[in-house]
Amino acid sequence: MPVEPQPLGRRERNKQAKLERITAAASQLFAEYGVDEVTTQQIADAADIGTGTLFLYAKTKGELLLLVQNLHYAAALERGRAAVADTETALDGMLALIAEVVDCNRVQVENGRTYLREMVFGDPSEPHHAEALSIVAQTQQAVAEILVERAQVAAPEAATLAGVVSAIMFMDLAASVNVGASNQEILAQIRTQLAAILPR
Amino acid sequence: MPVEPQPLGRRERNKQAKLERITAAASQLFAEYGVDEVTTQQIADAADIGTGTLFLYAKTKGELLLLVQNLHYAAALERGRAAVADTETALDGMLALIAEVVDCNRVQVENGRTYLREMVFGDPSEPHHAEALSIVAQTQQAVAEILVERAQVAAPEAATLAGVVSAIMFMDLAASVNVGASNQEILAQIRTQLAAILPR
DNA sequence: AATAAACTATGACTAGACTCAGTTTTGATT
DNA sequence: AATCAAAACTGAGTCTAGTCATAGTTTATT
Repeated sequence: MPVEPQPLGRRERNKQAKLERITAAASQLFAEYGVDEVTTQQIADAADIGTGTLFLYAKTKGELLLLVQNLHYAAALERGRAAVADTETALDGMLALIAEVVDCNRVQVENGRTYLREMVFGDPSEPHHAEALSIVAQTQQAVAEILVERAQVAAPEAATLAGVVSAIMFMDLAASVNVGASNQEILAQIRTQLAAILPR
Repeated sequence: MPVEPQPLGRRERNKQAKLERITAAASQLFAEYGVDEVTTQQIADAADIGTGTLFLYAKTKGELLLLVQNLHYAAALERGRAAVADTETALDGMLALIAEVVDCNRVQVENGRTYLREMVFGDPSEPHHAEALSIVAQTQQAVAEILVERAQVAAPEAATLAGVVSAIMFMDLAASVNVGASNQEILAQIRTQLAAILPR
C-alpha cells in the first residue's frame, strides 16, 4: 500500500483545473461587463468547457456569482478585522470593519446587489451559498466581539445586536435608493443607525 | 361644455376591466399554486388576454406579484395600526403592528419571500413597486410614532430606529433559515431584537 | 361622415438559463 | 492489455419571461 506522493488522481486534478478556469472566466467577465450582461454560454466558452459542464460546478448563475464574490468578501473581512485594531470605540471599530465590506461590495454596484440577493434568496443547500453564509456568520462574530469588549455588552445580547447590525448593512447596500450613493454616504447612513441602537 | 356624468371613455373602462381580470387571475393562481409554479401564459389565459397584453399592465412577473400583494399588505397595515391601540408599551405596540405584517406576509411563505425580494431588488420606477415602497414608508411612519409617543424618542431618532425595525423585520421574514419556522417563532425573534435596540 | 392621430392589443418570436440522454474518460480489476 | 463500472463531459433541446412589428380600436378634428 504505497502512500501516494501525489494524492490527487488525474480525474481530481482535471476537476480542480476546470473549476479554476471557470472561476477565472466568470470573475473576469462579471467584473468587466456586470453579471446581467454576461451569459452562461460566454463563461463556458471562456473557460473552454461545454454548456452543461458549467452547471456541474455551479448549479445556477447565481451560485457562480457567489463563488466569485466569496473570495473577495473573505479578503475584505480579513482586512476589516485588522482595521478594527486602529480604533478606540465600539462604534468606530464596527465602522472600520464595515467600511471594508461596503467597499468590497460596491466595487461594481449591481454585482454587489445581486450577490446580496443570492445570499438571502438563493438555495442555502448549495456549497457556494453555504460558504457565503459562513462568511456572514464570521462578520457577525467579529461585530459581537467588539460589542463585548468595548461596550460591555453581555455575549447573548451582543450576538443579537450583531444580527441587527448585519440587517442594517444589508438593507443599506441592497436598497435601490442607494444605488447612486457614494460609499461615504452609505457609511454615514450606517453610522447614524448604529449610533441609534448602541446601548448608552 | 357638459360635465361628463361618466367621466371615463370606453377605452378607459376597458383598461380598468382588464386590469381587474388580470389582478383576479394572478391573485387566484399565485395563491393556489405559488408564484414559481404559475406561468405568465397561464395568467394571460385566465384573464382572457394576449400574451403581450399582460406586460402592458405589469412590466414583469415580479410587478404582477407586487400588484396582488400590495392589496393584502395595505389591509394588514390598517389592521396593525388598529391593534396598536390595545397595547401599552412601545415594544408591545410595535409587535402588535408587526404581527399583522408577518401574518400577511406568511400566508404563503414563498410568495411572501418573493414579494420582499421584488420590493428590494425590483425596478422602483414601476408603479406597483412604488406603491409597495409607499406602504413600507407608512409602516415605518407608524413605528416612528409609537417610539415618539411611548418611548420618549425624539422624532429624528425615531425615524432612524423605524428604518432599523424595518430592516429587522425584512431579514427575519426573508432569511431562508426561517422558511420552516412558525409565525410565532419569527415574532419571538423580532421581539428579542427589538428589545435589544430599544433605548433603556 | 371621413380622416387622421393616438392609443391599445396581439401572438409569433427571441434570448438565455438550465436539463438530460448519450458519449467519452478514468481508474480499478482481471 | 482487455474489460468494465463509475464518473465526468457534452451540446442539442426545453421552458418561459419578455419583445416587437403588425393590426385593430377609440377619440379628436375637419
